[in-house]
Amino acid sequence: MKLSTKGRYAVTAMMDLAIYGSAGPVTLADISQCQGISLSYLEQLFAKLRKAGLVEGVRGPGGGYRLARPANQISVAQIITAVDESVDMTRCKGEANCQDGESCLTHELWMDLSKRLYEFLDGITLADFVERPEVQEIARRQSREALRHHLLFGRFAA
Amino acid sequence: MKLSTKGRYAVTAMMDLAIYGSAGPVTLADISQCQGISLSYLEQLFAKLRKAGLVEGVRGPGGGYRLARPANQISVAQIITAVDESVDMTRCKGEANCQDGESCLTHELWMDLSKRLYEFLDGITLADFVERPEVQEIARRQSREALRHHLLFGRFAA
DNA sequence: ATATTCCCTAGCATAGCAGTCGGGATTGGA
DNA sequence: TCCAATCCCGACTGCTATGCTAGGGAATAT
Repeated sequence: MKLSTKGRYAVTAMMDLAIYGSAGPVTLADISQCQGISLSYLEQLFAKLRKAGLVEGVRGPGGGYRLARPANQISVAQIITAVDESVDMTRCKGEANCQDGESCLTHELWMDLSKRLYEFLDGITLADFVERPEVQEIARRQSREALRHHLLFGRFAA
Repeated sequence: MKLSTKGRYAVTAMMDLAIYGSAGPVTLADISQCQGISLSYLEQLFAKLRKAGLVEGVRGPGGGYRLARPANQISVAQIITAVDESVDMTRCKGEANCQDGESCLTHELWMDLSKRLYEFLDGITLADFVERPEVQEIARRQSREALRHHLLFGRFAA
């Protein structure tokens, strides 16, 4: 497990999907503009998120991305590992017999720590963020505006 | 906050200090050999750890590094932030007024998440690892060997 | 049809990682 | 007093991953 700015990009983008996704798919162009991330870079990140089964894309006008599962079934740990593929384990793993044939104890301890960290991040889902009152407030405002936008442009006008 | 292999090196090295440090300072050469990390690279890491006040060096023969504080007062978060200095905040921070003048909500949420993560890692101290029975066992064996080593080389022979 | 969106591949500049080298300064022990 | 073991410091280097650009597809609402 690794945690860098790349993971942050993915997590914040997924938060966007979770928050604003109630009114239909969210385009990468929107996220790009809002978060200041390059569009093509976002596309590459979302390719990984899609391969990991976390999002699904909707093509064509009015398309975008939406969560592949309910927000309470997508954890932060899943997002980070999907994007930050890093299984570069310790080098001194079995064969190195430092300390009189005993394999390095600290590696065991590190494995334990990283496991704990993963479990912690796996316990935090996107829903934990979306369900907050202030987020709900903004999301409602956003969807009202989205609806007005649709009406202005005749999206729903039969 | 960031978490990469660099931070892992630092944390595992600090574990070594906490475990084997009871019998005097631990040399970087030992850690280097045990963990398979380059000596000079370790020196650079420990320079940062020392500047952060987490360890103190003892020069001369028989020297090495020891923890600057008791192990239960050194958290994993402190070690990682000491070594992984990364305060590269979000780019769209106040001035970007996406979504109708409202600053990006997801940044707030990310800040909250990283704060939670820090608090989690700050709650885990080196002592949590040292105090385990199996670690205690090995540490005792190690110190017996260290003592024998001292006697063999006449360290304590008046 | 056409514009909009996702999708894919290739390349590219830069920064940071991990390491090397070469030298100090300090200090315990012979 | 000298030597060897340590910590300390700075500069340099190859390599990888990051973040980004460019350029093209394929699907699909209108």
